[in-house]
Amino acid sequence: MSIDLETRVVADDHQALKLWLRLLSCTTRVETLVRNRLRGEFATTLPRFDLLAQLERYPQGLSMRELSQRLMVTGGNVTGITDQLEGEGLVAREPHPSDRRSYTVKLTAAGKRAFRKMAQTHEQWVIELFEGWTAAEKAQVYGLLAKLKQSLETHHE
Amino acid sequence: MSIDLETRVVADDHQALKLWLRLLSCTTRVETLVRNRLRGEFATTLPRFDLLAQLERYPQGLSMRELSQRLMVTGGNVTGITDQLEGEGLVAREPHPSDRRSYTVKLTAAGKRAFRKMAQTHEQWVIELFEGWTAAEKAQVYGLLAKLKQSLETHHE
DNA sequence: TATTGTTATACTCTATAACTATA
DNA sequence: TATAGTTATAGAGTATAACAATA
Repeated sequence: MSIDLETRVVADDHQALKLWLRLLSCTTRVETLVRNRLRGEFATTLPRFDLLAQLERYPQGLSMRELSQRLMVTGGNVTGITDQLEGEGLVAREPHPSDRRSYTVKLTAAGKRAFRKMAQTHEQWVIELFEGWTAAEKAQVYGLLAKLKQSLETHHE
Repeated sequence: MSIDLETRVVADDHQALKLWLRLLSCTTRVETLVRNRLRGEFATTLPRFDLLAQLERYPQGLSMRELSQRLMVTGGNVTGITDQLEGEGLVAREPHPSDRRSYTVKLTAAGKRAFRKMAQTHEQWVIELFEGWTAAEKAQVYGLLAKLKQSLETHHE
């Protein structure tokens, strides 16, 4: 009896590790695929795509600091990516009305066009990868990952 | 009618994208946590941990080429990691009996001890992160990810 | 000629820290 | 003194390509 119980616990524990390893390997491989396709089809990178995505979500624009927080990278990196995108005419730094230290970064018209094209293609890639999943399955995993997210907030360090 | 259908399809499509974004963000955050803890508690890195893990799975040892394939990185990287681990006495290159171009890399006794300690702690981290999940939930997501893995093989490029 | 492993090099992504200009 | 942003630099982590030794 106690042996069965113990065996089950050990099996469950390994189940968590196995799940994590598969999660990591699948996610990494999708990410690599997306990075390669972004480079091959749009001559861009994931951090650049992510920055544009944030700006599309916030049409009123974001400060460098807000971008840094939302992208979860430090300020120096945001400066570099923004410099590139501005050089290509996809985003623009506008002076902040009241705080002369700060900028408001916005998508330009060209940036909106370019991003929408990339975003549609990107979404299509993702849709195809999850083709074999039902809506219920997607919704369920989405929900379960919320629990993992919660764990991450408490186990932070 | 046709509008409802269309609406549902669009909603499902966005569902795939939302799922992927959450998958990516959760996985990245767990990975960062693991990397930081490996560095803080064991003064090591994920690629080094992964190489040791492969060697523990194959006690008879692996060639540099096999390590490269299993870790899915190119040969030069394996040379570098192996050099470090050999310098610390955790792995050893043994001459291949018949092919003098090749080595067999094995864990040393110290390497086995060090890895087992790290692996136990690592597994505990993962178990805690998935604490809120039932065995059935873990098993189900593990299974669903197999489908994603399958998609990745066919959509390779 | 092909393969194993090494070396050299470069690129992406990220962090830290010193700096400037405002607040 | 604190904050917004920039610059400079460093360090993972990875890839490519030229190379030596051996098959």
